[in-house]
Amino acid sequence: MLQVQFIRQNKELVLERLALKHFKEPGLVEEVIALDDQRRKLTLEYDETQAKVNAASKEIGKLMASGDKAAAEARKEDVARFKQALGPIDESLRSTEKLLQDTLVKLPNLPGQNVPAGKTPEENVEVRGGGSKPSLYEGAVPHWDLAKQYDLIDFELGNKITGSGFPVYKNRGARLQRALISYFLDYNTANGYTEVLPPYMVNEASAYGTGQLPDKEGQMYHVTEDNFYLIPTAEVPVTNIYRDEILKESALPVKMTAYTPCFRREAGSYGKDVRGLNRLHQFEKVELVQLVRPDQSYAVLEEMVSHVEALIKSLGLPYRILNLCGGDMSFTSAQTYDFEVYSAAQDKWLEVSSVSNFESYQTNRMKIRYKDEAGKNQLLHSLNGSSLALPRIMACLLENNQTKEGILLPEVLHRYFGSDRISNG
RNA sequence: GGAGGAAUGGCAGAGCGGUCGAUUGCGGCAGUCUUGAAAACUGUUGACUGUAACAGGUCCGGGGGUUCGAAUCCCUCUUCCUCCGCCA
Repeated sequence: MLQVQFIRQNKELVLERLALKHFKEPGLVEEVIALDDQRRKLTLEYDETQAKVNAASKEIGKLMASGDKAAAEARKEDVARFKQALGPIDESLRSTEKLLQDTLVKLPNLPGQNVPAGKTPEENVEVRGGGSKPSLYEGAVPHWDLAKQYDLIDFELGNKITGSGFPVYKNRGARLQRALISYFLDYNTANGYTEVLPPYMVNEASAYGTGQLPDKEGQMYHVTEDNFYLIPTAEVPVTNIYRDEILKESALPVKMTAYTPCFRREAGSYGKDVRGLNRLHQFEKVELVQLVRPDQSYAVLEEMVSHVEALIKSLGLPYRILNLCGGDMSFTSAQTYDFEVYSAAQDKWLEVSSVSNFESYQTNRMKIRYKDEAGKNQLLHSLNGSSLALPRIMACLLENNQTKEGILLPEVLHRYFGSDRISNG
C-alpha cells in the first residue's frame, strides 16, 4: 500500500498518477488524508491522557512505599477519572485506524515514470521483440492435438481426477516439464539467484502482504478448515520470507528464484482462450523475486527483463516485450513488462512472463526494510517476474517446432530432456 | 491425536506486581593501544509513533482480562520442545 506520509505531501502527484491508471475512486485520496488527520488528533489526545495515568500510577507506587495511604487513594481516584475519559478516545482511535487502513488498501500503486498512457491492452507499447515466426508445414496442428498424438498430456484424465484445468502430463510430456523446470532454475542460479522451495499454501498474513488479500480472494483456492490459501504464484511465499525483517545493506540485493505449482480459480474464464494449456487452474512456474534499494529498482527491472529475454531467446521462440499502459497494469504494480511468445499453430501471442517493479507498495505492507548508512530504516523495493510460466512455453515449443520428423527441441534442453526431439517410433 | 514444558532485544539468557524498555554475556559499531591486524581495555548499540528539537505514547509470541500499576497474575490462540500414539 502507499505511504500516508507520501500521499499527504504529494496529493496532486498522487491524483495525477491514479488518473493514468484509470482509477475509479480518486476521492479516496481525500478520504485517506481526512482520516489521517482524525487519527493524529485522537492519538495526541490518547497519548496525553495515558501519560497522566502513567504518571499518577507511578506516584501511587511511591506514596504506598512511604506509607501515605490517604494521598495514594486520592490519586487512585484521579486515575479512575482519566481512564474514564480514555475509554471513548481509545474506541474512536481504533475505529479510525481501522477505517484508514481499509481505505488505504483500496488505493492501487502509482504508475512509475516510464508507464505509457492508455486504458486497454491494445495500448500497451511494444518495446522490442526477437526471433522469427516459423513457417509450419501443411497440416500442422495446435498443441492439444500434438499432446494427444505424442501422448504427452491427457486433459480428459485430469477432468476425471480433479476437474477441468488440471492436466495430467505423461511420459515425455512429464519429462519435458521437468526438463524445463531444471533448465530455468539452473539458468537463474547461474545468474546469482538463490534457489528456494517454499510452501504451496500460505496463511492470511502472507496473502495480505503481497496484495492478494483483501481484494482478490476469489482468485485463490481457500482451504477453509485451516484458513490457508493455495498460492497463485511463488511470489507470495517467497516475498513473505522477508516480511517484518530489517536487512543490512550488505545483504542487498536479495535475489531469489523458486519453482512452484500455481493454483488459480480463474472464475469466469471459458471458451477458446482456455483451450489446451492456454489457461489452467494448476500450472508450473519458475519465479524470480528481488528486494533492492529504492534507488536501484528501475535499473534492476531492466536487468530482470534482459535476464528473462535471454532465457526465451535460448529457447528459440519468437517473442515480444510489452510495456504495459497505466490502465492494463495490475493493482499493485508500478511498472510491468509482459513477455509474449508466438504460438504458431494457434496464430496467437501468449503471455509467458510478467516482470514488475512494485516499488515500496508490497514492502510497506510487509514492513521489509533495510538500514541505510545513516542508520535509518527504509522500505526496500520489491520486484518479481516469471522465468517462466511452463504451460504456454510448452505449447509454443510443441507447436513451433513440429515437423514431419517430430518435435525438434532447442539445444539447451537436450541435456535436460535426454533427447533432441519428440518423435513417433 | 493424548500428556507435560516453554516463548524476553541480532543471538544466548536474567527478571516472576511499582524505581524494567528491561541485569549480563556474545555479536555489531566507535575509540585507546599497534606500521596494520588480533588480543586487551573504554564507550556505544532494539523497533514503531511523535517533535523544529525535547517531551510524550506503544511494543517482552498474538488477542483479551485482573489491578491505581503487568514482562511478571488469569483466560485464550499460535508456535516450539519432551514423552506416548500414528505415519511418507
